[in-house]
Amino acid sequence: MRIVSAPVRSLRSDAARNRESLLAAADAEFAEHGLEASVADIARRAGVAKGTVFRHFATKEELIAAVVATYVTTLRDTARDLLDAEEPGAALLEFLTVAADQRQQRDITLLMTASAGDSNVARLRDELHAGIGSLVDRARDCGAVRKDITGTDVFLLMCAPVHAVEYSSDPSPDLWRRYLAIIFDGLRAEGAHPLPQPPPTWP
Amino acid sequence: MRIVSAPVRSLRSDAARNRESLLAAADAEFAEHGLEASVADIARRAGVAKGTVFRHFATKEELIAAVVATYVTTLRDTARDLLDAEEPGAALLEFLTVAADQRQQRDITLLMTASAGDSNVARLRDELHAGIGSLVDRARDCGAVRKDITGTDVFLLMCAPVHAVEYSSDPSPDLWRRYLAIIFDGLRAEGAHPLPQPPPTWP
Amino acid sequence: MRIVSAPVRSLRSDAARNRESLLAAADAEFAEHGLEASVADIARRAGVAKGTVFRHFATKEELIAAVVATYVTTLRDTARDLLDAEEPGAALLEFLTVAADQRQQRDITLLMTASAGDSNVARLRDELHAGIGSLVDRARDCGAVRKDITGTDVFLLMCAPVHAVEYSSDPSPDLWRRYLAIIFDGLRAEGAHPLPQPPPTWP
Amino acid sequence: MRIVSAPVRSLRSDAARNRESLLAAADAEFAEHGLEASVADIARRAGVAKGTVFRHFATKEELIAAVVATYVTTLRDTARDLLDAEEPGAALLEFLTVAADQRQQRDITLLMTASAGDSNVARLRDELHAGIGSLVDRARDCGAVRKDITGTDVFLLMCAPVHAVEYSSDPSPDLWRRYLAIIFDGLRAEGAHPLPQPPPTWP
DNA sequence: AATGAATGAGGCTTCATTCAT
DNA sequence: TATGAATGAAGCCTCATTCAT
Repeated sequence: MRIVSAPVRSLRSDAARNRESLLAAADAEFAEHGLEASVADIARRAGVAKGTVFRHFATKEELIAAVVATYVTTLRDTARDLLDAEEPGAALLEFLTVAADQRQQRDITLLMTASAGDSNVARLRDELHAGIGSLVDRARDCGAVRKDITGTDVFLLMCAPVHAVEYSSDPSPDLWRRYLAIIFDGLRAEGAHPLPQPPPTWP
Repeated sequence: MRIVSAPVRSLRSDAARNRESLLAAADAEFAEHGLEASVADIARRAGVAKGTVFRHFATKEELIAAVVATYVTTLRDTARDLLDAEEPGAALLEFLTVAADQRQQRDITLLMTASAGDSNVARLRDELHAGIGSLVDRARDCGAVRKDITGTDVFLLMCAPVHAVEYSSDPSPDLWRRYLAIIFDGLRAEGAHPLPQPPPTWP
Repeated sequence: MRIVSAPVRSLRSDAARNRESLLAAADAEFAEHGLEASVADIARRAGVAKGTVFRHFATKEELIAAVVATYVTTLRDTARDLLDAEEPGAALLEFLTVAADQRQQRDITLLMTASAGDSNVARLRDELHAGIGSLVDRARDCGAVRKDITGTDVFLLMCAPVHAVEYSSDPSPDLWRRYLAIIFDGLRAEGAHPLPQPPPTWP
Repeated sequence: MRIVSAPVRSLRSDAARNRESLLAAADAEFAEHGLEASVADIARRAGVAKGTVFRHFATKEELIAAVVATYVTTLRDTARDLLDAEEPGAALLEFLTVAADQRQQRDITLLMTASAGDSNVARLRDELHAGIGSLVDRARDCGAVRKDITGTDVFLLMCAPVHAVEYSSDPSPDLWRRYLAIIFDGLRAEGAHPLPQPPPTWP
């Protein structure tokens, strides 16, 4: 067994480092300027030439999808990990907290909408949806949330706390926790009023 | 009164009609394509030349702000009207229903963010905020909503039901009512848990 | 009848002048650099901004097709005019002379290939083909060209004299006449040998 | 003879094989996409990395010239071989047939124009020109072609049959033989009309 | 006051070429 | 020597805005 493998890896690690830089830069630029962030600015921020962006991501769309994929992957993994938690209600709240915290730093709604057509993102989103569904099922079974709530409901409400805060011009960094608490109170069994519409179906 | 005034008036009414056409066209185009809707398309839809857009609105930003202003004005008036309602709790729910219904048809979050710097929009928003504050005060006073909720909270949560629905790929037209009901349940006094963060201050 | 029509026309004449400048500039640039001539260079040569090119021609392809159309139109008209000539053989030779002379100044083979998909160019080409067909029919009927020649043959050979000259590095300006004469000798009835392949059909 | 030579040799033969692969790939790509064929596609088709292309050919121009050289070399050799043929007229026709057949498969006009400045191609072209000159001299001496024709004339007309066919949208594979026959009839002594221009001089 | 032609900056993407490994 | 990642110039096209008519 020789150390020859080291240089081979280093070649790739250069490219991998650039890829990471690009994802980070894209993440930051999209956070600051939305989808209109230019590829040129992303490249500059990543410290690479414009052409390098397209070596890693064939189109801007693909770059957006790659950024989104990192977020959705993290969320999916979080949901899966929490399936082993002892208290289903606390697990669901924890998931929503992590989800909002992540999104607090970056509003990925736009990005997610833009990459709806990406098959990888679609798969990850389905997996995330499934994970949330399981969390909700467990929480519902033990009475931690109201009976008439589905995983899809929670999936759709996941980002609400952050969106609420976005309307504020200069919010305190943890303000979203306030709105998560309010919305979670709305999900609880106690004091629940009948809902006027049936839950949506997952496509 | 001279005859000259006749053509002047007709010109003015022409201009006024153009302005209305432009606002309607801009509203529709922004609804379909978001902020990227082009001035050229808006002009075409309004049936006027591109140059005419800029005679009425010096920049695209100003046009966006004008569209936003129509929405915020309507909401402000709705809030004010509901101050005379007999049941404060029902009045607040009605306001949130109207707000969500209006936004259901047009996602103006983007527009609103884009026109945050417009002084007219800022004024209208402040007035809307004040109206919501009064609605909430009345509802809180009679126990229809929890004690620890402020008008600013409701202002920020106002759009949450619509945003939740936006994540859905093919929502039923009234799905937002489901999420408004859930969130409103979270605002009720009944079954409220303590909130982890203090309410935000209005700038 | 008022002179009001004058200013209206002048508006258009400004645009029309730009359109003509653009066609001339494009013609020249394509002649010098082939299809790789850049839109920016064409705009510069025409003395207009880049954006103006796209106001007149939505895509570069459309511009190419417009240039080609001017040539094909001229040729079609030439063919039609010569249908009234007294001597069919001389008329056909005259047509080929005009065709080669026009192409001597600009090699439009590439352009024509590039704009094969343009419907206007296709129509003009069909009309040109029909005109050449009539010229050839008349010439054949009076024995000026060999019996086994069709209009499509002449259409395809039309550019051969110019192409031959293009291989020469520094040809005299009228050298193409030499090759037209040789090829036309090949089209004559006198001394014709049987042809190994049937004539092509027009699509 | 040392063992070291083995890897060295194998490296060389590898390089030679790569060179051949590249020429074949370039030939095919240029045939399919013209001069715009990308170096990346050529490398991929040859099964080597992009960098390897530039190890063998310093620039894309050089690669084009190398492809052209293979064609011109073949033609030159064909011309030289046919100098020993018994029937000068048939030999000239055979040469033109081979030339057109070769070009039928690949349109190298563009390539040839692009590599006009390459000294190797220039030398080969001169040798080809000389060979054609000898073929024409012999044919002229025995009356197989008209008196006023030179080798340069035939050199320039060599590609005409193929070019004629290129205008056709869907030609039969042997259509060029028809136009070669017509043009060759124009080169014959019988029925020749005086030519309006003197023959070109070879640079 | 309206028109629509012109402007030109800026966006995404391609590609020949260079260079570190 | 081969690789393929990186470069950056250049290309086509869009669009908010200006201006002559």
